[in-house]
Amino acid sequence: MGTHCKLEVLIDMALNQQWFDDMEARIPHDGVRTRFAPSPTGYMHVGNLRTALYTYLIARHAGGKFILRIEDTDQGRLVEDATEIIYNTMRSCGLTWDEGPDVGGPVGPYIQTERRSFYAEYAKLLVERGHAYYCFCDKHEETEEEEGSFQKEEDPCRNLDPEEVAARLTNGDPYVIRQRIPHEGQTTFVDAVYGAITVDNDTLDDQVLLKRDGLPTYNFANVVDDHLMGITHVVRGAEYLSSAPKYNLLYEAFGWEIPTYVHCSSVMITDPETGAVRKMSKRKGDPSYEDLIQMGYLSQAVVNYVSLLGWAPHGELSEQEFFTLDELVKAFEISGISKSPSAFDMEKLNYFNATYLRSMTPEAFADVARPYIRKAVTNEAYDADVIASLLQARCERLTDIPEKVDFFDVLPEYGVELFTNKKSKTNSEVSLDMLEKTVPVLSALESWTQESIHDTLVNLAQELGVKNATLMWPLRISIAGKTVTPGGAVELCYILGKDETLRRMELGIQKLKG
RNA sequence: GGCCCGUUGGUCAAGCGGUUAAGACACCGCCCUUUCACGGCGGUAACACGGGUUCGAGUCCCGUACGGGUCACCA
Repeated sequence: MGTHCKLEVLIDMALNQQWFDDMEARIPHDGVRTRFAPSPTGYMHVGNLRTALYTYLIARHAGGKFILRIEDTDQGRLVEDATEIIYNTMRSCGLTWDEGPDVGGPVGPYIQTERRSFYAEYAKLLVERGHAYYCFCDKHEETEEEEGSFQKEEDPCRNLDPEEVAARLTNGDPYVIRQRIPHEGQTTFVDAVYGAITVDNDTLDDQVLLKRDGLPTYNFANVVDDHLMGITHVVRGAEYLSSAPKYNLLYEAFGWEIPTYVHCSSVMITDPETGAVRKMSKRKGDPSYEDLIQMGYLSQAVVNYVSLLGWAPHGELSEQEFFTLDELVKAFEISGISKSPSAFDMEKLNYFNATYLRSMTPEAFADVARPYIRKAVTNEAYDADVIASLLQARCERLTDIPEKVDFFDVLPEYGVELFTNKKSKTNSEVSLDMLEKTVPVLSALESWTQESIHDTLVNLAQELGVKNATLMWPLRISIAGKTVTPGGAVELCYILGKDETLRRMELGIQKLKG
């Protein structure tokens, strides 16, 4: 033993110090840097999306950098293509990142498994300084959950003899590295949303920093990476609030500057079955971002709506609800983030979506609506663009479309009772009369435009001395076979064309006679 | 169970010691109208409870209740 070994240790330490210095030297100190750090588990929760959005907005509002980091340290939960889903979701929402696995950057790699060697170095550094220790205990067996059985137990390895540690290490015994949390005193951390929170250190457990597989835990990887990547604002869900003091202890142990914490409350949902309010969860069947898009919601509408779940602008802007991404960037303030959880309300999302749909140009709307129209209206003779113009003010989601226009292709079976409508002052008798009087007039009509059809019908109603509705109602029922249609009789006649209109009217007449 | 956090109408929320307590969704009514929508106008509806502090409290403090989070070699 003796000198030789000692020398190697010295050389080793010297090298390490250089390495640590190099890592420090890479860290940018040029303003706000935030990061979104999802773990690739397969889909984007609404809560995740909101966290990503806020993180992005904080960076952009300050003219800073937004970084994407993939936290894949849980090898058991990896889902294939999950990273792609994250990329796609972020892109379709307009959340562009400046640094990340695909675009690189000054403090890469941006995937945690590719940084695995870093964590071990930093964990050992902490051991050296006495803020962490090796633990050789067996993995804790999964114990039966007992009510009130939560008890803090001290890890026996916490005070292991250094010689024994060295021996077991050389022996190749498997180990984890745990954070040594002081038993005494208190730790205070400050959150930009929740304010100062103080806890007694003896309520904190010695966290595992480095797992048996050599990969770091979330707690540790986060602290190391956030520091090494120069993150100034740590934005994350409020479920991490209670572990935040441990992070502070870690930062202090390293002697690193503590970033600004921004914890965001959970996104809740009212369970459709039990009526209970709970955290939104894909596993309980609540929609993820992808699901919402599938359901016919526009990405901008989702982003806009989600931005307001737990955040509101100050002052004059507090009455504004519709924001483009750029407007959000301008308006977003951390001080506007709410502490209390908010409930995701599908009704209000519907309203946002409907408003976005209506605000599109007719052409743009026709483009997105066309595929949905063609799902129900396969007859190319019926102009999808004209149908779209009827739909724009009448749907909340694109998926609402097919059932609204199915009657164009095939006239539904319907009963004569549909001809009776109090407000329009119609019944079977009146309807038959109206239809019989309308057929010859429309037959005689040469130019088949909305205007000509409209004028003809209005004139006829006037001649007959009846309300427009009295004439229009039976006509519309006969050609659509349902009481509620997008657009009125005039529009529907126009789209169906003269022949089909007259054919359907005759059918209606037969039905009323029969 | 311990620790931490939260609580303004059914929902999202403004408010930051003095307001007739905004606004939006949903709901209801009226108008517009060839059905339904859209649009316009109006309406119902809230500071969880109890103590303080203060001339004055939704706003500050302390309890209670109720919700939520956390207590993994998961994030």
